[in-house]
Amino acid sequence: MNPELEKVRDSFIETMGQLSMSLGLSQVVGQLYALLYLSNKPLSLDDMVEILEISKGNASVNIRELERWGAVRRVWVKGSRRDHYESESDVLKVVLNRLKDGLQRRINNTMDAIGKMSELINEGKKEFSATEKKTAMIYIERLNEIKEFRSVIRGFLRNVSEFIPEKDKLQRRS
Amino acid sequence: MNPELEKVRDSFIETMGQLSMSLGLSQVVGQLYALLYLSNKPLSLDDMVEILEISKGNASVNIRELERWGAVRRVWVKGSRRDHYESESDVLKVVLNRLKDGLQRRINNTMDAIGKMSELINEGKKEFSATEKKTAMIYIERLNEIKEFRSVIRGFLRNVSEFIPEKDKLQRRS
DNA sequence: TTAATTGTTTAGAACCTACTAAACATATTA
DNA sequence: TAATATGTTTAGTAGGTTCTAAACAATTAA
Repeated sequence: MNPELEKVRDSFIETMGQLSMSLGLSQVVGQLYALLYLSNKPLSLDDMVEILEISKGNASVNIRELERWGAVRRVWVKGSRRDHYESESDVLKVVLNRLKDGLQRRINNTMDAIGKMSELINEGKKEFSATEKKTAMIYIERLNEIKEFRSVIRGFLRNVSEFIPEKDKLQRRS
Repeated sequence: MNPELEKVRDSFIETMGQLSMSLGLSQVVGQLYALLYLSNKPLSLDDMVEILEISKGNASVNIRELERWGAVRRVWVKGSRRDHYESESDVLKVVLNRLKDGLQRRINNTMDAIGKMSELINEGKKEFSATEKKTAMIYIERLNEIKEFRSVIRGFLRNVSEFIPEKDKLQRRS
């Protein structure tokens, strides 16, 4: 392969690896995707292992991760016994959905915990001394403030949903 | 302190620490903020060190982090030589701005890299063989697809900006 | 000026994550 | 059936991050 083109390809792989990392995913996930994204034909695990110079196990685990959330598709290649993969075209959608779901889950966890704490305070209330009651009041106030965020966040998530582009607006692949 | 209330406080601190971590920040950052958020008076470093049972160095570094991005404010407490801190009320705004800026920076980095790659291909073009030209074509096509995302992302970020609530809509502190 | 108080920096320890190499499981061919 | 090809799982390791303890710096008090 032409060394100039190889340099470009490797830069792209590097850039996408970094982007992946900065989004809280592993570097290799981004690199694998980048590789498939640039390729005009499906690649096997061994192809990827060779180009990225990583272990087979590493590639295996990370390609399954990509597959699991629909960024990559396993395809059959005539005459080969190996699994081959190609990139899915609407990654943006997939990525945003992932971010959204993640945020949603985190918020839900947080809100559940907050709810439990409110209950706990209300249960203990009766036996509180005057000072303790004052503290409890403040806690309840703060917890309620957080609860109010829930609707705000909900609005935000709706916003994100609306933003996620339709598949057919981003056509790909010759 | 009442053990029930202490339990609630510690749950809150734990929850916020986890939320912080899941947003890519350090656990202690979230815990420190949570502590100040619940407190009805400013706290000193040593107060926080004692409650969270962490080292002074750790607290120092992380409280400065919080201060640096405006989630926490250093306040003067009469008769004490120590620095005291209290939580800023519009954290949601601060957090969303941070997320936005972070995304923006990442996208810019990515786009810069993509631009450089396009140039590199165009420079080398002349001496490419037929096969290499075909590969180069594909690369250029893919890079352009990515470039198109820029405007989409820009739209999204505008969306986020609009979403960020005004300070006075979320009043706090008695 | 010395001693005490307080916040910051740093060297090393503890911890966690992601990787490799090798063993393993499964399917295919001979 | 044995031999080969392929993907997955796992034990151990390497590298990076974050923490602590202690040294340090700077300020205040005696």
